[in-house]
Amino acid sequence: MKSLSSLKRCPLFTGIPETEMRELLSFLFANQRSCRKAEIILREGDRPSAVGIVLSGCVHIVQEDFFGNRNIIAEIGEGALFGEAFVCAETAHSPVSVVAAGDCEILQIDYMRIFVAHAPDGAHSDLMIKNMLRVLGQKNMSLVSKLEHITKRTTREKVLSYLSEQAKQQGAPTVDIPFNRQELADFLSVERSALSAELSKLRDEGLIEFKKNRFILIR
Amino acid sequence: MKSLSSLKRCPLFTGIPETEMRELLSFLFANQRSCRKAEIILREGDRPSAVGIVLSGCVHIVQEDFFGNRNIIAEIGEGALFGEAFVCAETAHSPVSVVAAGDCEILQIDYMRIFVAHAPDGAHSDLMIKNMLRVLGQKNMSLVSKLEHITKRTTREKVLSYLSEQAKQQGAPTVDIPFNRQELADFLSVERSALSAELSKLRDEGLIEFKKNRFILIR
DNA sequence: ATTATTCAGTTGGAAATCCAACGAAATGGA
DNA sequence: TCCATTTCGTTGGATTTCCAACTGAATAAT
Repeated sequence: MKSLSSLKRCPLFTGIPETEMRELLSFLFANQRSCRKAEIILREGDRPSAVGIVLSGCVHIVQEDFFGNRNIIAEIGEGALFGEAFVCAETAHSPVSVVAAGDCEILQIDYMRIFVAHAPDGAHSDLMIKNMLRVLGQKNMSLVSKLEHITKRTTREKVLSYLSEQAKQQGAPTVDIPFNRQELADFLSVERSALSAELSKLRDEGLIEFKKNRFILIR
Repeated sequence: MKSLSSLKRCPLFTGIPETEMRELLSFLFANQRSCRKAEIILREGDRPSAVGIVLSGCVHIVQEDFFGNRNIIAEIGEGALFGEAFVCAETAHSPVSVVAAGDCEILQIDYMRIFVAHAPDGAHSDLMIKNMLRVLGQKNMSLVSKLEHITKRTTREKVLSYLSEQAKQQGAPTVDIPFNRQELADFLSVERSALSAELSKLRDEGLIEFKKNRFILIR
C-alpha cells in the first residue's frame, strides 16, 4: 500500500502516531482504489458503505436533476473525507453522487468498526471519535458557508462572497480555486455565461484580477 | 425542572432509560431557559458554548447580511438540537444566529462533558456518542436537502421541490409547513411576492391547494 | 366594538438571469 | 506540427426575478 502520505493531513487521524497507522488501517479494513476522471465512486441512491478518504487528486459531491443540471455540493481535496455523514447517519440511500474530478486515489475504511465491543488500543477509539465529531461539525459549517454564498441575490454577490471567503481562509488576497469556470458556476448555482460576464465586469471595475484559476482581490 | 417530556423525542437521548435522564442531565450541567418570540438565543460571532435542545416552541437558525436580508438556514422544532455542530467543531465564532421563532423553552447542556476521563456509567457515553454522530450526519443531510431546493433555477421549482420533500417525509400529500409566507421565502431564498404569485399560479393550474400553512399536492 | 398591526396576494416596471450560439484561446493527442 | 476538444468570454433576446406599493383579510390589542 502506497500513496498514504496524505493521510498525515487527514483530520480523522489527527493525533495518531504515524507508526501505528498501519495497524489502525488494517483494523478498519482499509482498501485502496484508483479512479479515472469522471468515474462515479458512489452513485446517488446507492447504499453508502464506507467512509472515503482522498489520497490524491480530488472528488466532487454532486447532485444532478433529471435534465442534467449539475450541482456541485462540495469539493473534497487531498486528505479530506467523504461519505462520513451518510455512514454516521446510517442512511440507506445516498442523496448525492461522488465523482472523480480528475484521476485520483481513494482509501475506503469501515469507520464503524471503531464501535465493536472491546476494540484494541490500536483502534484509538476515543481519538477517532473526537476527530469524527470535529469533521462532521466542520462539514456542517462548510455547508452553511456554501449556503451563505448561493443565497446571495445576484451573480456578482455570489462570486464576491465566495472569493472573499477563500481569500480569508487562505489568508491572502490571491486565491487559487479548485474549479474551472463551469464547475464554479455549478458550485455557486449560476449560469456559466453570467459568471464569465460578471467576472469580466469586476475586472473592468478594478475589483479583481484573474488568470485561469488564480484570482486576486484588489484592496 | 419541567417541560422535559419532549426530551423523549430528542435523538440525542435515544436508548437512554427515562429513569436515568435526571442523573444524566445533571451530569451534563443542563439548565433550562425561556425565550420570547424574536429573542436572540445565540448571536452570530459569539462563542457557541452549549448544545441547545428545544423543549417547546421552535427556533430558527438564521443568517442576516448587513442590509437586513434574512436567510433562514434551518427550523428547529420540539425535541431537536441546535449548536451541536459548532460545539463539535470546536469553533470560536458562530457563523449563524439562533432566534426564537415563537415563545419557547430551551435546555442547554455541556455535551463535551461526555468526554471527561472516567465518566460515570450514568453518562451513557457510548450511546451519547453514537447518537450525536447520527444527529450530525442527519443534520448534514438536511443541509444537503435544503441545498437541493435552493439551487433550483426558478421559484416554481424551489417551491415544488420543497413541498414534495415535505410530503414524502410526512408520508402524505397534505403537509403543514412550519413557516409563514415570509419565512418560507427566506428559507427558499426567493422573494415573498414572487412566492405568493407562484403559489397562486400553481393553484390555478390545479397542481396544489393551500390554506394558510396547509398545502395539498394534487395527484 | 373599534382600532392597529400583521399577513397574504396582486401588479407594473426596472433589473438580472437564462439560454443558445459563436469565436478565440488553450489544451491534449496523434 | 496539426487537428480535435475543451475552456472561456461575449452578445442579444426571451424569461424571470426583484422591488415598491397597494389592497383586503385575518389577527391582536385597547
